[in-house]
Amino acid sequence: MELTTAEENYLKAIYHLSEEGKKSVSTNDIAAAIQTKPASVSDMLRKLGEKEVIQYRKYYGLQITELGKRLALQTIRKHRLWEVFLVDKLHFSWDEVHEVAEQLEHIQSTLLIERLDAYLNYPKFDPHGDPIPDEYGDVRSRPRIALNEMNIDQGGQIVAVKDSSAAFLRYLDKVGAYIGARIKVLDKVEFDGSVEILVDQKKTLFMSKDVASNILVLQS
Amino acid sequence: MELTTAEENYLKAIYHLSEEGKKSVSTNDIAAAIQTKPASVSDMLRKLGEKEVIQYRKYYGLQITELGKRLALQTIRKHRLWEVFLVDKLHFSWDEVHEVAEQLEHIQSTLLIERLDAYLNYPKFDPHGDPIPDEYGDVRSRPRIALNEMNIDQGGQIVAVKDSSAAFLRYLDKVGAYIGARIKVLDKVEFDGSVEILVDQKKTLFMSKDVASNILVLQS
DNA sequence: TTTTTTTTTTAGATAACTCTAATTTTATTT
DNA sequence: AAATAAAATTAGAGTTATCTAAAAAAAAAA
Repeated sequence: MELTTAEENYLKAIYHLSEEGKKSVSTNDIAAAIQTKPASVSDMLRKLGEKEVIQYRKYYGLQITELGKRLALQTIRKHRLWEVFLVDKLHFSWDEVHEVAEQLEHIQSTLLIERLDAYLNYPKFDPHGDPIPDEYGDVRSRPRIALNEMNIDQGGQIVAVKDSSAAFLRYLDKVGAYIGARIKVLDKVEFDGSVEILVDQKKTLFMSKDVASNILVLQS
Repeated sequence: MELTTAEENYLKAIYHLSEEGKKSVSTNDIAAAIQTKPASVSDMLRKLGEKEVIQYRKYYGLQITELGKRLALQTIRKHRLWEVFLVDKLHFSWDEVHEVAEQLEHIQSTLLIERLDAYLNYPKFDPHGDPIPDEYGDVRSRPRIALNEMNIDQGGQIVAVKDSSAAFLRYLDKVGAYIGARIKVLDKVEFDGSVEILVDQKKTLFMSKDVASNILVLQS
């Protein structure tokens, strides 16, 4: 079964939305995620339904099938492996990789991905801390918590971000909060949900709830 | 100026045909090179003419413009850099790289190509021995001669192949005639144009004119 | 429970690229 | 130079993916 580049992008978006939102994914959500119009989404949903990567009943909703999940995870695997390549080997910064990986993920060649995986030493996480599915689509994700939901005096390690826009990643780089950084919550302001953290046992950092809620921490 | 993937492929084919054939490139030639129908070529020539990458007068012929040459060389540069990557880093054999490089060459990102070039140590030739244009499209190609045109007792080094089909490359690999091999012409048969050569001072090899004419040698 | 609003889908167009079949132009023969 | 063959182009249609505008269905509000 072969998907076009556009179909892959839709399916990937649907997969991501199904994972996070839990409840059913709406046409509007997909349109927003993929920067297109709802009319185009309706069209594509019909096609994806025919290809049986989603179960689709119009006006009612959709559900991603097992086949769909497998294919989506394959694309996600490719995307994340390429991100590792770009950062580890070509010294891209983590806020520059997304756009290019978005193109590279559609290159068709199983041999290429196998070899790339080996070349990168079978990485388990991408530069943003997101897990890389194996070739069968299995993901071992560590349990993570949003920074703003941690309690005072709790510590952990930054392992991922929710918002991976270039602007946000640049901001994090600037203030010194990188993936892998060891942190500890020093204080929380109930009023606005902002937090104060200690980074790498030396630097104190103040963050709005908005920022903190986009940072995922592996508790220790 | 932006070209689509299809336009890039046509332009690349036109560039290659203009280089080798010397005289004007025909619609049929392009169709054959790109595995499509003459009707599709006519359509595309009109478009490429409008974009001023070729000068095109229908029924008369076409000529690639300076702009067209520059863009074609950029694509060729990308293709050959990726081939080096696949062979040097991912251990592809030289007969497996073409199809994948054909896809990778269309990835859009100047930063990516700059970094890739640096990562590969600014290679000057691809795995088939073909020169890699620099970012301005300059090519320093060494003067080369087809193996069947060499004289008896002349020596040299295999630096490229004309026919880079997987079948041909596999054949060469099998008989032990690789890029970089040092060879010497032992004998030539006038009757059918076949040649006998010594490879790496140890192995004797007999080749039809057909094969020999597809092997390019840097004379020494 | 109507009415209104929001969401979703269809209808109809457009753009890029491809094809087959028909036509036109150029080249080759006789 | 006329007839024939070859090459190139246009006409018309199909595919994929997109859009705007209109219609239909579902959800929310009065």
